[in-house]
Amino acid sequence: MAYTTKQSQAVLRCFEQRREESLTAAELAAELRRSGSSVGLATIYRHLDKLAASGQLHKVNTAEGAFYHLCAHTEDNHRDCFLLKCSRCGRIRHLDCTHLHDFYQHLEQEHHFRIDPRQTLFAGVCDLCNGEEATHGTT
Amino acid sequence: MAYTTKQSQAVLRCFEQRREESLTAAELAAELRRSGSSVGLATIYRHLDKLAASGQLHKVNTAEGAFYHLCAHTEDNHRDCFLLKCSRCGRIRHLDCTHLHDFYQHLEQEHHFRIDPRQTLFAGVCDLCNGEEATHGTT
DNA sequence: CTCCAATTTGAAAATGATTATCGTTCTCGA
DNA sequence: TCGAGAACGATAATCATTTTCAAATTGGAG
Repeated sequence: MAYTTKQSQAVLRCFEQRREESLTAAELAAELRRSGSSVGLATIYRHLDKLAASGQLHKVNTAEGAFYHLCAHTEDNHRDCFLLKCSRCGRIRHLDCTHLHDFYQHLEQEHHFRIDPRQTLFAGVCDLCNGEEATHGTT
Repeated sequence: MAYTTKQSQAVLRCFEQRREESLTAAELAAELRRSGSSVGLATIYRHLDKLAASGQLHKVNTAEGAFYHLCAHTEDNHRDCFLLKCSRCGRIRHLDCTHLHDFYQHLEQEHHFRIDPRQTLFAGVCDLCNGEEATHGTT
């Protein structure tokens, strides 16, 4: 029913090579082109959605477009995994810690809001970009 | 230098009437049309950006477009204000509490990531949509 | 191995939010 | 009242994503 094609293999291979690193559809297209196995954008989007639907990839929607990445965490234990998005360089970083368990529980019990940690993005400025800012500030 | 026009007044008035409620540009356009003071979309975007730049409005970028709202919190004390976004109904809700101070401090000191609470959206399902879901699940 | 129906592909058009363009209109101080 | 600067709004442009549809590919049956 679901055919295996060289395009579908190329897409998945690309993610397996980079583990948790997040990619946009355009970046993936560029990467595939670079590696000689060019795939049309429409096809890329189709595979990304299929992989996300099957749970093999995580899709995170942002104002700058969607990011896709492999993630070992399942829906259940994903409360230990946070996504940090740098508004300066645009990159998404993964962070593991249990710091927010209490807060999420508080939100759910007191405010009846059930968090989806996989769609929650902490926005801010990452260490690298923070350092650059300091440099710029000097006369 | 900055002229006062009936359009700029209408836009700001719309937000003042709804306090912290978030609006998209399209919703604002519809609201203004309804109230008889129709304003072109281009002009609406111009005023929204101007108001956001001057700090009178907060602009939150999401995958579904930008939301704008009045918010009493300044950049400094905004760590006490959270934005919850329901992935079901799309609405953004404000929540005041100091629960995350520690986490933000941890992120900054241990992981050198400086959070911007005004751009951070906690995604999930709000109480109302949660209730509806329960109804749907029944045979 | 060949055939063929079902599936996949990709170029191009459609979509939706936002921004840029550019004459026209408005505002307000001289 | 005048006029320069500012604001307006219809329209075109942009950008990520989705849809369309004819052509190419896949894999099971014969």
